[in-house]
Amino acid sequence: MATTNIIPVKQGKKGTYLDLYPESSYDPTAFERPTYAVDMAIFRLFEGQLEILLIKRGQDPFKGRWAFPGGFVDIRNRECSEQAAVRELKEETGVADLKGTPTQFHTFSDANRDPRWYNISTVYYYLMREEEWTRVPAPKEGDDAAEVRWWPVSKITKGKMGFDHYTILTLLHMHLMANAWELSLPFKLVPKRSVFTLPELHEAYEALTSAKVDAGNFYKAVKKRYMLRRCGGKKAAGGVGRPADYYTSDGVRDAFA
Amino acid sequence: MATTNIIPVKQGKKGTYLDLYPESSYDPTAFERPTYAVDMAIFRLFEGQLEILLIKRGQDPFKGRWAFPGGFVDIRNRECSEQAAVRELKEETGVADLKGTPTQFHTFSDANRDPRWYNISTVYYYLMREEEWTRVPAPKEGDDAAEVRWWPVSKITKGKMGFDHYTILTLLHMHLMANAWELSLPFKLVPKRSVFTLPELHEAYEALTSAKVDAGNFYKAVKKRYMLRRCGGKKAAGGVGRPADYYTSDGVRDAFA
DNA sequence: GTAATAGTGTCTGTTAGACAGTATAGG
DNA sequence: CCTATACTGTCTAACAGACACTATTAC
Repeated sequence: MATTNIIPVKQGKKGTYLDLYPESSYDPTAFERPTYAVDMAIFRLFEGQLEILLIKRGQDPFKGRWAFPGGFVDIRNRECSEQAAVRELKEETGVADLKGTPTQFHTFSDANRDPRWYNISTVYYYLMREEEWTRVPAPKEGDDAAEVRWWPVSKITKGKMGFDHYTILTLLHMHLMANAWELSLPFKLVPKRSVFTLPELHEAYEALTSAKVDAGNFYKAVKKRYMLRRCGGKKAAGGVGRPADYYTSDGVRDAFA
Repeated sequence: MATTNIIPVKQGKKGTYLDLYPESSYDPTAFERPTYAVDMAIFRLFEGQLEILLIKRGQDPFKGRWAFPGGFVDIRNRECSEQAAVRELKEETGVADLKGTPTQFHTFSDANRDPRWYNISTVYYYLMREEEWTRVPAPKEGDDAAEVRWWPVSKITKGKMGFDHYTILTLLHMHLMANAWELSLPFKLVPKRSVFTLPELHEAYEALTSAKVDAGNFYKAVKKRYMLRRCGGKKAAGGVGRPADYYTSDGVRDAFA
């Protein structure tokens, strides 16, 4: 048996991969292979602020610092990176059954991004709706021992995170700010998928962009752009002031999954 | 010596990576590692058409089909993926000394994208200016034996390309069409970096978006948005009709590198 | 002069933003 | 009534697109 541990695709049929293409002029074992990891950046909207789900590292390197949920892709079982991101999220935070698919942001491959060995990471992000929060531990104020918690993005500093995750978070946050409108991101933060209120969308937009936007103008713009239609009912009272109407978006209902 | 061939970062100092973190609860060698490759999509504007630089595969799999230049990242020498994309481009096509940096598009990690083993690829793209074409063989009509040549993007069909490269090209082409204006892509296709004419930009824009755009309106828009300034001189005569003025963009001169 | 390409002016409908005004809830 | 929040109307300046018009070259 070769010393390689690369898995041949058709192992039972033709033998190891070297047998499959004996005339291949190059041999993948001649190249070192990196470890391949994924990171998952889960965002939510909480009390008007954009928050991110982080885990506290229990061991070196960067013991005690915070990091994205993530881990190695299970190559042996032919897992793709997106599946790995979902699986690692569940294993490390208990969050399962995402309603939509995470979006690939970028792949980081600097040789020194992990102090131990050459590791590359593909970073995914996902904007989580309120009804998906259930499995995530609530943040406890001042409880540093919590291993998993939401952090307001605005409160995270460079020294708080391990590896290059602060840099990644900054790049990702800039991406969200710049593309909130084009990528329809407010819809992905708002509860109940296709039924929502205009103030909810407005709050999500402001949280994503860190900018103040005139509510009335925003309502008009979003109604026109997404062909929103009032769908009956009002947000249950209890708050102060006039309750908001519910809206739906027929045409692009599934585009916000 | 361990059976792993992962390179410890501080080899001479403390030994192998396992010695560095003996209490680590996880061991990267417990995970299979993928081969890690890059693909480079080089575009140019030629006779009003968007073209891409492809190589013809000389061996299986997909012998005789066309593919992006690319290859394995040299992990052993701590090369990052962007460096690898530039190096492989040079090795496979002779194109060297890119004036700007390639842009990362996406990382593909489906287990079956390479029929031989689990391979992931990070795809980069680069829009090439006319003065960088010199090392690239000119296309020969009907010469199927050429190993490296430019192909008009519009003439590429699914069966012509190997691996999943046609899918990748389609996704990438859609990305370029959708973001030509926002990403200032026409500037990256146009000769001489910061000195250009408005018709050149217009032609580049139409080639990128596959759409007809009123030239006059485009001139006005681009001059305003990029604060273009007429910088003297006119395009050398020889063509028919009025020669175009040269423009420059002070404020964002280096943004188009 | 004509032909061809480069660039400007003008008109019109749309949009973005500021901000005033109206609507509907609780108290 | 009041306050607070949810909208809607109105005005204006900017913008986009259609298209007519002028400008500069070759011949």
